[in-house]
Amino acid sequence: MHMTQATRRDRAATDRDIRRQARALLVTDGPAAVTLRAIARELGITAPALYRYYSSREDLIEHLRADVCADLAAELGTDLVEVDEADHLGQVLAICRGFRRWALAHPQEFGLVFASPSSTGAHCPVGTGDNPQDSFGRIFLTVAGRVLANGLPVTVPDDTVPDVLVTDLTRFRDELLVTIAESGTDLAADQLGIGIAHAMLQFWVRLYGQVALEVFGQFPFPVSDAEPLFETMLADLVRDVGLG
Amino acid sequence: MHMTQATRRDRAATDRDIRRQARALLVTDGPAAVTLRAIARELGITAPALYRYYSSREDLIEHLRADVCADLAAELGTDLVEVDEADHLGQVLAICRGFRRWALAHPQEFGLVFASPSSTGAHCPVGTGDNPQDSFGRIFLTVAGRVLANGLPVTVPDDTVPDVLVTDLTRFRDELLVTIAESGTDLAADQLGIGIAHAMLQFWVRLYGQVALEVFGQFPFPVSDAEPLFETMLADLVRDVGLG
DNA sequence: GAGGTTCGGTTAACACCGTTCACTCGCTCG
DNA sequence: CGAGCGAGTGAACGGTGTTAACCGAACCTC
Repeated sequence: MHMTQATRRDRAATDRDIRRQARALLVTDGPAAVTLRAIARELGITAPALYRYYSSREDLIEHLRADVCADLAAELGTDLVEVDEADHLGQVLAICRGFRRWALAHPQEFGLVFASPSSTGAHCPVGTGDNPQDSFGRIFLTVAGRVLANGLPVTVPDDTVPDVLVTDLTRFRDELLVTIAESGTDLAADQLGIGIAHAMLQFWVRLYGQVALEVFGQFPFPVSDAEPLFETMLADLVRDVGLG
Repeated sequence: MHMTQATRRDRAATDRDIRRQARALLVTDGPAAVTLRAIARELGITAPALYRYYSSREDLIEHLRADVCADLAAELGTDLVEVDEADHLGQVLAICRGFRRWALAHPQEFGLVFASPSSTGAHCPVGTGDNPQDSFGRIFLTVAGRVLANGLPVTVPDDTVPDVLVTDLTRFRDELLVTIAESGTDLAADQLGIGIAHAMLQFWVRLYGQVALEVFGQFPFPVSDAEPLFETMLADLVRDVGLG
């Protein structure tokens, strides 16, 4: 019985080793280098043994994506605790800057998770727990929930969003409420209007665009130092969304 | 002599065939399927023969990127001629919608050109002609030049952009002027201020972010119809930049 | 304790990949 | 005509994902 637990623990340990090695190969040599044989070689076993843990290379990559998301969420979480609980604007800025810093420090992982056409993020529902990037989305939305909960100075009239978006944005709002409730923060439903959901969407679009452009080097001109560019964008964004 | 021309023409023809087949494999089965052996197989030759045309697979992919950019530029160009010459706002909207339409219709190519960490877009100077994505950037900036040239209603005070950005933005402005001049449009240098360059940058960030998020399915909630989402973003963008 | 089962691991093999090398063979040119 | 050139070939090397058969030790049951 306890021997069974020991072997089970062993299995989980080698599983962790597999993913750790895969991760190391990803960060050092890019996604193309994360190969089953290389992982096995580094672990002192043979490639087919990995099929006892993952049904295919793509399956392993999928789990790797989830690991990457979890790490990003953890890093953002540590960034967050260093900010004063009441400083909502500071929390938002910490998340945005942390996201950029992480993306620049881990461009391969960023490309894998946030710029992969094969990602299933669009199709499967958020919040059910089986979404690879859910752990990231949760912390992102949780912070938003905290900011929203404490009577923030964000005032967005709901009637400025077009009618065609209300159904989707309402669903988004509902998911937000669930996520925020799960994170422990209490938030009255009427404090999170459709307009705020719309603003959060715009926030994500501009943050993602700026970070992805910087990571992929797709700015339309050579940038000597991208950090001021990001900071001014962030300042504009915070102002435009009404967090000034 | 004329026989030499004939063989030269032959070589160019098979070169086109190679890239056409590579392109076909890319659009149907993704970037991983564009393999030298598959291309050769489809062309009825053997893989090593391709080395008479490209020094490596990566070299071929690079040229493929350029082809994709040229195609995108051509498609945007045809979109553009259908818009009234004097309708500057309509031209801008046509480019943005055309970019989105192309990205959604060619997600693999989009990922290859605009979301590849190995892209050299950041390091090599724009406008020298050897940049793979220059053909796209040129048409994008040319349209901007046309809009700017005809005394557009865009009014952005230059003193709103932070000091840390002026050197980079000035270089961007100068490149813009060169590109616009090359495209035939005449534009007084003082009509293109730093503030407008900054606005164009923000334009690109938000357009790219929206399109990339849609292509990669990375919106934070399931979207039933992304087109209204894009259109409202575009409307906001045009308004924020002062083109309303 | 003996026997069957489970399961992590191995070896061998298949099909495919990029790439190199030596080699044809037809065309061009002097 | 002969030399040269250059596109294309075939074989080969090392690498890949994946499958199949097998092995051996740990486990459960009797």
